[in-house]
Amino acid sequence: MWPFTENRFDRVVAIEHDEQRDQFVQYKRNSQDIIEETSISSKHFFIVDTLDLCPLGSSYLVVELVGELPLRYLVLCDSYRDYLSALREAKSYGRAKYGEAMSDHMWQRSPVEAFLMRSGTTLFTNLQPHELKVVALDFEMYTSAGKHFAASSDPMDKIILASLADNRGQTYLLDESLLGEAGLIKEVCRLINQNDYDVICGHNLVGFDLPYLTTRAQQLNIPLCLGRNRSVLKQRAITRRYGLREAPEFFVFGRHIIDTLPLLISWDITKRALENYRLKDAVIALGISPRDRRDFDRGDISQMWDSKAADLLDYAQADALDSLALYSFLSPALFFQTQMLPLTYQQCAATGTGTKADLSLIRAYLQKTHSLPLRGAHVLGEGRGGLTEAKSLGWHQDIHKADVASLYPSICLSFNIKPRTDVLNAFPAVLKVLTERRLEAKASLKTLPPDGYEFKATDALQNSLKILINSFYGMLGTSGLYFSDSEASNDITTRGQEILLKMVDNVERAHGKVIEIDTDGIYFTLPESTKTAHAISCLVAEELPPGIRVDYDGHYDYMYSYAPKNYLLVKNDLLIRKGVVFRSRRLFGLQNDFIVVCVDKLIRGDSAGLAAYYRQTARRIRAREVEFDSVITYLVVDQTMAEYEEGLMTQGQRSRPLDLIASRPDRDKWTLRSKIYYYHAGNGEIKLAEDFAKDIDPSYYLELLRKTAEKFLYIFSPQDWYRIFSETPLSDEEARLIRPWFFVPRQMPATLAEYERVIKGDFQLRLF
DNA sequence: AACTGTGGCCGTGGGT
DNA sequence: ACCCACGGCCAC
Repeated sequence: MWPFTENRFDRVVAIEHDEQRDQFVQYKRNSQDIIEETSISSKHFFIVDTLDLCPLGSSYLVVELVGELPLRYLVLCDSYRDYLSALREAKSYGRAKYGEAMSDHMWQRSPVEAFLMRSGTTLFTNLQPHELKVVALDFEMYTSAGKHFAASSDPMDKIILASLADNRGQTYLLDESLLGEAGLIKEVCRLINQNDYDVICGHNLVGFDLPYLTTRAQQLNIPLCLGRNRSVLKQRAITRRYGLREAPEFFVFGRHIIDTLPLLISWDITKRALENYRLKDAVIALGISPRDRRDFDRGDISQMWDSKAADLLDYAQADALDSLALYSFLSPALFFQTQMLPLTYQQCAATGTGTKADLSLIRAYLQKTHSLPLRGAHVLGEGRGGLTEAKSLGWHQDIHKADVASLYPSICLSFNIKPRTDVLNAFPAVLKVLTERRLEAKASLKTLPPDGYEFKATDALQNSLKILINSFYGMLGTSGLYFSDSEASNDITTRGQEILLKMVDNVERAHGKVIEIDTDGIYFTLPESTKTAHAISCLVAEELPPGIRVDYDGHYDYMYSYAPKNYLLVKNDLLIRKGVVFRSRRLFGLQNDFIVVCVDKLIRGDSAGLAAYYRQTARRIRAREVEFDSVITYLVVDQTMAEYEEGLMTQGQRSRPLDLIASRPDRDKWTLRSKIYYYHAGNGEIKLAEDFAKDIDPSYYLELLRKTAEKFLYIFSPQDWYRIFSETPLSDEEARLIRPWFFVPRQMPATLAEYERVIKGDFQLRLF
């Protein structure tokens, strides 16, 4: 089973360390949906690299680990008290000996993680995601008049509603006007304990609801007994980065706290499907909203409360149901990672992927009582990455895409690349098992009905495996992990570059034209379009090293290549945009529209329509006949006003949008990670979007339009480009004669620099 | 305290 | 007018 673990701890939903009794408590959800509790005694340990760091005394046992790696002295402690004092001692010796680098000479995790590591168990074995008992929690606060946000320190800002929804179909709505605020808080605790939930989830739970609840409970002097052993909600003040802000970490004994907001943000980093991360917008965008709901501004809540509007109750209930839906959508990958790793569910959500790969290697070593490498010892200098090149700019037709399946993991396995410290060959062994598991999951996907529950779960499993597998490469180049090795990392990328170049060579030898390459994939055209997908992938894969598999990854009708990592694809009249130039969040509506229209006209060969569109847009800008969305952009607030003003003094770095809000009385409206929407008004001034009065600066937006048109530099000859994208009238007849190069293939004669000179009006060029 | 990586384009704001 | 460093956002 290695590196996975035996199922000794079947259906365990939580393991905690009870500090008072110094015992590990295990909660198991049996097949009757009842929780069984077991206490287990276990010793505590950490590992150091020299006897100098080991404490003296009879309550400690120093075990020398096998093998030649430097972290070799395991300090085993009889009790938690002994462990804490031993650790303190070791750290103080360590600081004296190594200074700042002290922590690189130790290995230490929390008691529960160390316990999972040593016992070789994980949570959630033989459970499915839906078997966990989950409650979504949402509070509505009363905001006193004139304020934008509730402040828990303000006695007027009380909790007025608590809404709970669980995944067994129960909902609860607690009303302050009936229960009183203290009664409401107590009832929340009672319900959580009575129903004995494994997971407490919510949207921005850690950033808002829990801090708020804690403060209100303190003021009302109510203990928040949410733990399975009736212990109170604990808060660790230090803080992990929560989005951009620092938030405390919360713990409930025996339960996991899962906040859907950070999960949603990380999900969207790759998917780019969301406009914002508000709960109701997200569930609608994802198509998982449990039911239709009336929509209104959060600012109205207090007003509705004052007027006792019944809608508010619906609203609050819907929030909890939405949170639960979002949790169900986002959490399965996390669930399956928890099945594989010596981490709790909650820790799994907060831990980076590199650490997870590292931990799985450390577990393999400790299971053989083998010594460990020092932390970050083999990372130096800058790493080398993937190969990227836009080999042929402009329009192309009938494009193929091929890529290597799991390039870096395949290279690791094929060329036996691993960290030099990995004497037990755990890196390839773990990687191999994970890869095989993923292939199994992917294979069984094909046999499952795509709408069913099992399909979703299996898909989540293979996806979480993919993330873990990929992080084995990323781990190597990271300082601060135990099995990192930048030399191995560079070996992998070098091989990757060689493989990509060989693929390019294969296409060119078949008289194909390579358009764009990036890391593990290649876009190209071939002389004949009749080849099958299989034949094409074989062609690309010729003479590649064994173990490297090339997949045919699609056919596109058109492709426009502008720059490395920046291109457009058209398939069945569907436009796919890649790169910051064509799909940045920061694009103005004006630019988005231009890109879409431009491609559409080009595909239809409608040069006259394109010229007309450009002139019309320019005319509207001059006349200030613009839509709000066309001219608005934003800046994400990434520092507090105080930090900004501090920065102004020390570095003098100005930001016009921040200047704009700095002097406003309502400047607290913009919090960290919120956006300042603004537009360009006359004389180089910017103004807030909320003050929009169509008083835009035409020169700014004309320049913007021109710059956007420049992204389509390679569509016409330079002279024609200048005639199409110009405000100078051009008759339809003349425009019709201008054909995109794509329809009239010519030699690509110009360099980017030559184009630019032409566009800037230098007609002295002897290009043609 | 905790942390997966590199490659790339572009706008901004400061400097000369 | 040009250069440059930096941060934001994106591809893989």
